[in-house]
Amino acid sequence: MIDPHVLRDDPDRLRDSARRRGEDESIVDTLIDLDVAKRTAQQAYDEIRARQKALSKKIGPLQGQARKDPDNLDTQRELAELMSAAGAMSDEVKAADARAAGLSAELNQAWLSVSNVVDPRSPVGGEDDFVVVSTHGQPRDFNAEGFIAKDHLELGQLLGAIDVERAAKVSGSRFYFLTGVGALLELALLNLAIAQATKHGFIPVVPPVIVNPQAMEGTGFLGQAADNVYQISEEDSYLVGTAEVPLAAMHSQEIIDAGHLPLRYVGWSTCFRREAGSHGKDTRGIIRVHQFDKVEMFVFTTLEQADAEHQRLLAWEQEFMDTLEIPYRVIDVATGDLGASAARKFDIEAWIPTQETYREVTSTSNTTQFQARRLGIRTKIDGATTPVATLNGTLCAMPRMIVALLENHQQPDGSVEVPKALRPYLGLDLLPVRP
RNA sequence: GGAGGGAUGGCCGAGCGGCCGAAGGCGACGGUCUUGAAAACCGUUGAGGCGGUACCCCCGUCUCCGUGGGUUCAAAUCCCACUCCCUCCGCCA
Repeated sequence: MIDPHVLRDDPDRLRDSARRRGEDESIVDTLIDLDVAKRTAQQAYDEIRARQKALSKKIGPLQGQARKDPDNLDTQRELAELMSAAGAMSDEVKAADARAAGLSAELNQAWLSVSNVVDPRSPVGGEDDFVVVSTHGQPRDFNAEGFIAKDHLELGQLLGAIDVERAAKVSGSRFYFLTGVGALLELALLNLAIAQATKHGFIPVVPPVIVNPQAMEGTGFLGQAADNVYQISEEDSYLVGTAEVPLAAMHSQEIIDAGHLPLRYVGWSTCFRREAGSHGKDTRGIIRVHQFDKVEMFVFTTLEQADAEHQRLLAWEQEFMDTLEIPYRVIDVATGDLGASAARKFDIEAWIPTQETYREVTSTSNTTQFQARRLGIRTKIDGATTPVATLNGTLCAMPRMIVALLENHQQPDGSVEVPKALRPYLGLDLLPVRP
């Protein structure tokens, strides 16, 4: 949700944002019409309701009088007149109320379909129009080392770490078993990530992964992204695609003490994604799966601080990549690829040797006040209550991080060297090939 | 799954159908006192919409007492449904 005042004061900002996103800007005119109609109806209701209340207020005392002096016909008549006038007004009030409520619901519905106003710095365009911000680390030259890199699935099988065939038997395509060192690797990554986050003051959280429609709607995942959401129809609830959802909704309808901001959480949760519309993409291995675990940072802060916090989240993501000694680049995601709630988004893409390209492993978004408005999360600044800003950033999405780790640190025989920082958490310097 | 109890402002907690956006307390904020602080005393203190020509202030008005319906001239208060929480019993990670 966007500040409704923008609609009245500067509707061109909304049109401009929609255009940059490649979305239909005619929604702005619909909103303006609905906004005017709703306010008019609301004023009509307020006015008639005020008259009704004034009238009703007179009835009580008059009834008292009538009881004390039952023979006074003037009082009786006056009372009867008031009652019938108020009775007639009652229907009018109900009608006016229904009109205003209907328009208000319609307006809200329209607002929900509007994506966040993009940051003017976000590059305009589609998925491929990102801007490379920086590149870090040096991809290995496997030719120079004298061997051909194996892909993560082959490595995973050699190590006894990844089993997709049996997962297909049990669950279908895009599922996997992590076994042996694969399972240990996930746990080690989890602990390393949580250790880094808590070191920086994040509060660790294990959130629920089944949420109600308000949480899903509030975080902006029931719009264009709805296709990718698993719905539990019997329960009218959803499986989350990221811990961002429960972490954001955790403080919905609350006023957070300004002294507690920035409020930083690091959540660990399973994530569920239908991956509808991605048939044929990344079908090999565990790059694109229906279920995975992820360590996610989530921050509540002020709008003024949001941009600086976004940079910090990116820096923490980079710190994690650096720790794991994986080459990567940072991209500024283009407007058409932001999703409904983000104003600006940076992705970290890890170098994947066998694909000879960079692939997304983490992502951080500044959703400004978009989610906070929908979820009713506010704070008090100088006596005024105002929506907070929310931001999120991936610290470690397990399957993709494991892919990057295996491929980048592999040895000629298929064993994998463990980055130093991970060794204490794993208890191994090398993932050995299974005999 | 069965039985009972509850949901009110930042928190606790009262509330007869009209005088209730709501007593009282706590907390917070401002002030008096004090070298400073504490204590004591005085005062202020919910959110949101719309309008009064503009952000804040101020004024008016409407909405909000778990959610949604209903009864009534009038609902925090009466009725119905739902959700959540608590206690007890049963079942079970």
